[in-house]
Amino acid sequence: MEQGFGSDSVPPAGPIDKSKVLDVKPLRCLVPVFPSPNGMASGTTPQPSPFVCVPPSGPFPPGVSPFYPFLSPNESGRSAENHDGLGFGTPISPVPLNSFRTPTANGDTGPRRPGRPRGSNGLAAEDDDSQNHSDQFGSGYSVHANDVEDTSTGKKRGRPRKTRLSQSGSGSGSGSGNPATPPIEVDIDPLLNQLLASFKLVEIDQVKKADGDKELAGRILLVYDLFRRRMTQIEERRGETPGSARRPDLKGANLLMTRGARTNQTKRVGNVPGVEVGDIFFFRMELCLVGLHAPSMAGIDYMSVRLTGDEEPIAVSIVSSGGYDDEGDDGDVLIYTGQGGVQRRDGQMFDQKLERGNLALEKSMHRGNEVRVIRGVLDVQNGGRGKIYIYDGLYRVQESWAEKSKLGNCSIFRYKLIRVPGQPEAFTLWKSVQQWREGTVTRVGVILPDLTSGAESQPVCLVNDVDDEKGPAYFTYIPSLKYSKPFMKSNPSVGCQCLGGCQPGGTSCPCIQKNGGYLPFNPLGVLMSYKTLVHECGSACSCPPNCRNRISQAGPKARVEVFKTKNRGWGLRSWDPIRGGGFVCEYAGEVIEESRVGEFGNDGDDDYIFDATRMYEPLEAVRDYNDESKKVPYPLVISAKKGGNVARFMNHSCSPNVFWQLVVREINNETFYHVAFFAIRHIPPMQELTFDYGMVPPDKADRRRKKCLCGSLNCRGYFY
DNA sequence: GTTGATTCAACGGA
DNA sequence: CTCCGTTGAATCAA
Repeated sequence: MEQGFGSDSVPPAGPIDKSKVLDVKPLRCLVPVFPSPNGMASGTTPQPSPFVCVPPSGPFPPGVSPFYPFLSPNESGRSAENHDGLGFGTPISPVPLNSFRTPTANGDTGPRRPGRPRGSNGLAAEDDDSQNHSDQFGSGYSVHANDVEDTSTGKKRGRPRKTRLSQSGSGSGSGSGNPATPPIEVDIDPLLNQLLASFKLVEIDQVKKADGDKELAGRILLVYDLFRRRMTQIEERRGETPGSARRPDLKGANLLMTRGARTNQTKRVGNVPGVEVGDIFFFRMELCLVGLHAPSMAGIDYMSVRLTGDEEPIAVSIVSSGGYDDEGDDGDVLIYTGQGGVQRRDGQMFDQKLERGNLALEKSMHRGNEVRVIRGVLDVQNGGRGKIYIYDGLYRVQESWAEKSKLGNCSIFRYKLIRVPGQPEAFTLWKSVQQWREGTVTRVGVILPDLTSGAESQPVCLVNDVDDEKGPAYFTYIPSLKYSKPFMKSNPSVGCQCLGGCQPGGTSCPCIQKNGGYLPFNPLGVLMSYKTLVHECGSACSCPPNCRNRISQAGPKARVEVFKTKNRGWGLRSWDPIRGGGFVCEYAGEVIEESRVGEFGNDGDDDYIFDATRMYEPLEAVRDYNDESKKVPYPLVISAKKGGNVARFMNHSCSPNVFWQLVVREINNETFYHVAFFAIRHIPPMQELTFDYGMVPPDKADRRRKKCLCGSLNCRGYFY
C-alpha cells in the first residue's frame, strides 16, 4: 500500500531532514501519564517521554462507567442540558417534515424532489396550517407573527404563525434562464418548530431569557444559523427575486425573537453570560439574539441607571465597523465616533447632538463603567462583502471631545476607549494573523512552513510553542482519499452541462436534482444543511473545478495549521475564521476494506482511523429535516496512519466545533464516497478544530479507548 | 399601548 | 470593484 502514496510522499531528505524531524511517537489525543503510585500506568511500556499513548481500557476508577446517552431511554431524559453545549444530546424525532407544497398555480409539473410520493404527505397534515395557504401569494415571506406570549396576561393568543417563502405572482418576470420554475411555496414554520423543539428552545423560562449562559446562547445561535441557512437556500431556489433584497438574516432572527428564543434580554454593564471575548458573529442580528448588543443597526447600546435619584443613560456596548471614521488599529485603543450627523436618506450632514448614545458615552466616561466593544472587520474570504463582528471585550471611555468632520465640516463627537487589561486576546489576534500572512513578523515555534510540501493550494504550518517536540510521527501527506478499488460501479449517470458552474434555480441541472432540488452549498462553500448524502459534481459534469457543487474536492479553503496542544498531542486550527457550515477539509487516507476493519480498528495500533459506522449525534442534530431518505450508515472506514491530510490531526471533543458529512462523487462511472468536515458554528481564528469521534456500538465496546481530555462540561470521559 | 424616528445592515444591481 | 438604492427590525422617545 505504501507504494500507492509514492508520488505524493514527503521526501525523506531535503533542506530539513524530515525523516528525523518527524520521527516521533504520534501523539493524537493522548493521555499524559505520569509516574503514579496507584498503578494507573502499570500496563504501559515506560517511555522516556512523559507522554505515552495509553488506552485506558482497563477497569475504570470508581464512578466512571461508560454511558450512551442516546441509546439508553432510561438515561436520555435525565438532563438534556448536561450533554453538550449545543444540545446534541437531545434526542430528535426521526420524523422529517414535509414542508413543501405541491405547485399551486398552473398545475404544471415543476421540479420535484425525487423519491417523494406525491399526495401522501400525511406529515404536513399533522401541521395545523396545512390548509388555506393559497392566499399567501405575495412578495416573498409572509410572516404572520402573532404573539407568542403576553407576559402581562400570561396567555397565548392566536394561531401559530405562518411564514412562507412564496414566489411572487409576477407572471412577467421570466428573465432568468429558468422560465419553467413553478411557484414554490414553502412553509418554513414546521422547520422552525422542529428546530426549536430539537434544541429545547420552545419555552425558555423568563429567568433564562433575562440572563443566559453559554449553553443556551450556543443553542440559540446554532438554531438561528441553521434556520437562516435553510431559508437562504429556499430563497435562492425561488429563482429570481422580483422585489429586491430578501433578508433571511432579519426574518430568521425576528422569528426566533418573537418566539422567545433569545437570551440576556436584560441589559447590563460588563460581559454577557455565554459570550466569550474573541467570539465572532457574521450578522448583527446574532448580537441581538444573545444580548451582546441590542440595536439591530445602531452602533451604541445604552441603558438607564439611577444614580442618587437622577436617572441617566450609560453606554453598555458599541459596534465599530466602519460606518464612521473610527480609529482603532492600535489594538487596545479605540477612537470612536458619536452617532448621528448624517441623514441616511440623502447623505446630508449636520452637527451631532449630545443625546442618545452620545450622551450615554459621555456619562459612561464620567461614571467609568465598562463598555463592551464589538469590532467589525470586512470578511476578506467573502471578497470584502459582508462583515465579521469580533467581541473584543471590555473597554472604558477615557476621554471625549468634539471636532469638525472632514466631510461637511460638521461637529462630531469622539470618544477614546481603552481596553481593560487582562482579557483574552481577540482583535489583536486577528492583527497578528494578518502579520503572519504578510510575513512581516516571524512566529516563534515554527517547525515547518508547509508540512504538505505544496500538496495543498495553501501551506500548512507546523508549529510548536509548547515544548521541544519536533513534530508528529512520519507520515505521507496525501490531499485526498485513496481507494484501492471503487466501492461500487454505478449506473452511468448524467453529468451536468453547467459551463459556468451549477447555479441555484437551474431546474435542468441533474446535480441539483440529485441533491433533492437544492444546491447543497452556497458560493462561500457553506453547507446549507446536513444531508444523508451530498452529491458533488464528478467527471461527467461539464462544470469547472470551482463549481460550487465541488466544494469538498477543492481542498481546504481556510488556512489551517498543525500545532502542538498543551496536553493532547498535535491538533489542528485555522488562521482564518470559519463560519458555521463552512468547509474545513476532507478526511484523506486509505480506505479500509470491511474485512480488514478489525485489524486496524480493534487490535491494531492505529490512532488515525475514521469510522463512519460509529454513532454520531451531531449529525442528527443538524440534519436536513426535508431529507426523508433513511439514514443508512455507509460502512466507510479510513486509516490515515501512513498517509493522510490535515484532518488526521483533528482531535476528538465531546463538544466539537466540526462535524462530518458524507459526500459522493462519480469518477468515470464509478462511485466514490468521501468524508467532508464542516464547521458546526462560527469558529474564531486559532481555536482548535475538533470533531466527535463517535461512539462504538455496545457490542464492540471492548475496543481500546482513551481518556478524553476535551475538557467540556459534557465530556463523556473517554473516546475511541 | 401606538407611532415615528433613529440607526456603524445586508443585499443585489449598475 | 465601488457606488447606490431598497428593504429592513430593534429600540427608544414622544
